[in-house]
Amino acid sequence: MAKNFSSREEDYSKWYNDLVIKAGLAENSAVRGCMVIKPYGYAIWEKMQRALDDMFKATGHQNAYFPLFIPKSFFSKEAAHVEGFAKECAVVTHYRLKNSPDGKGVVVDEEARLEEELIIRPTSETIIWDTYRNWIQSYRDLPLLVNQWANVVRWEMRTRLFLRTAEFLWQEGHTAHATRDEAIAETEQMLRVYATFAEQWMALPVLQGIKSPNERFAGAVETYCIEALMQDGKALQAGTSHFLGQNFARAFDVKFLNKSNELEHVWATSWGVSTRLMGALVMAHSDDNGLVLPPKLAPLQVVIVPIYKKVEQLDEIAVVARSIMDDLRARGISVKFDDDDSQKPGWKFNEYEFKGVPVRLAIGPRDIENGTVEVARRDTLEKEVLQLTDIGHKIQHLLENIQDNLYQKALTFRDASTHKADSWQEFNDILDQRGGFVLAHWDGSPETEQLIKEETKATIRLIPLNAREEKGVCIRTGKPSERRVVFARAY
RNA sequence: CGGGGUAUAGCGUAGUCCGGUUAGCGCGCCUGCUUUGGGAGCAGGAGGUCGUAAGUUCGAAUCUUACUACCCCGACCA
Repeated sequence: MAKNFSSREEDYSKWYNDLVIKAGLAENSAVRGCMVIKPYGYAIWEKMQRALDDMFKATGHQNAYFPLFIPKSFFSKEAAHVEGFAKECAVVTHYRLKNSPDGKGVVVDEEARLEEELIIRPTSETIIWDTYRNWIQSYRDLPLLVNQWANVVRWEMRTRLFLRTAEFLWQEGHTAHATRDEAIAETEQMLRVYATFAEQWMALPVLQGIKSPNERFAGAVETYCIEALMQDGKALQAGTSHFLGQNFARAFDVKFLNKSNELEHVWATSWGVSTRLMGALVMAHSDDNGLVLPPKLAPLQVVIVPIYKKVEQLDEIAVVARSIMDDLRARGISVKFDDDDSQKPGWKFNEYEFKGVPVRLAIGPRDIENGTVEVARRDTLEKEVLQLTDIGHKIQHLLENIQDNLYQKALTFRDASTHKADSWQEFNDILDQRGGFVLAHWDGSPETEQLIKEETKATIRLIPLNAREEKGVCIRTGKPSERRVVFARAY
């Protein structure tokens, strides 16, 4: 399965594509730009969902579900919003098919044209705010803290599995608040939730900050984001949290009576992460031997491979394996005993390695004799022989160790790939030779950002939260600047 | 959406330029025996309307046209 697998060095983007397909995470479908997420990939997504959903609930949010279709007229109510999404909307115009006159297949029934065309949601702000108008009358109805897990469609020109697909899965939180400060606090809180999830579950260090006006969400007052660095030195936006001000409340006429009996527009936020995180996970940790998954998100955390010649030996091994499995499962660790006789151990070693299973145990006749087990860890590919005594505890500890190691490794890589640039020459050299994050001064104008993007393909990934004041001059124009911002070439 | 490329068995491919036996090979799959501490060996076997649709021709995987999908490079974007 892993034969003919490209290395990162040879062709990073082919490596990524091969890995996603050959490890059974996803594949392209019969529909252009849309992927099929396969069971192994979906199992990882389910673990992500579970962890995030628990964090949303713990911060007081509830799940709900809004329609896939949005009346076209809703879209035009918020000017910046329609401007941002109009070019990539799928539109439903008819509701019926009929047999083709020539008898071959079916055609759209032109008589069944919709009176008002429907947009397939690229995001749900409009339908949600149209709904919230009826839910909110008083300050007592606030805050309104709702999340939905859904699919959305953005008609992308060029797609890549998980990183950019026409249809993708995500969650979108939509909250309403009585005050500006409370809405901003919510926006920042959810950004921290995302950062915590990325770091503690995905073992992925992220920068936190706000987007420049050019990169801001269509309809937002401020867009906060977490940004991660991939192994090829390109940045990837891993999550966004938007302070929407009163833009959507005004567009959809959502008002509430405050304690002084005055009518006010509510303050809004929205925030989301998508199946794009799957792409980030793959690109952050995996190597030329295949996937490397952090234990907390691995569908299977431990696999036990028996090594035997005779059936009687397998029986002996199975007894030991079952006792290890009981121990691990009692600790909440997922484990599989692969006693499939149709594949040899060597084949299984490679297979589980390719699929990124964090820990592999091998038990053979020698181990039975000595009361030992061979333990192999996926992140470093190291093997050691351990006594069976207290094995559950040792493996639990090892899994925690792997989780930490992956994070540290990614953090070390990011730190080594982050550079300051103080001249235009230096800026270009870093981008061309090393990639990574470049900390540089910018004069704050959208025009300069656009110019830099056109000349270098690098964009401002974020302006760090609580950025240290540091006087300097813009890397491109030489105009004065108050602080450094983070540039990178990005996915 | 513009430029370039690709499409032959589950996967990878030969054959296409220059039309002509039964479309070949490797991996995988099925059966049997031997094997099993890093992708096993031998023997036998199954599996193809050559991406789709038209056209040219006595004859099309091969030539022509259109369409579809995927890959690379741009523009756009989570």
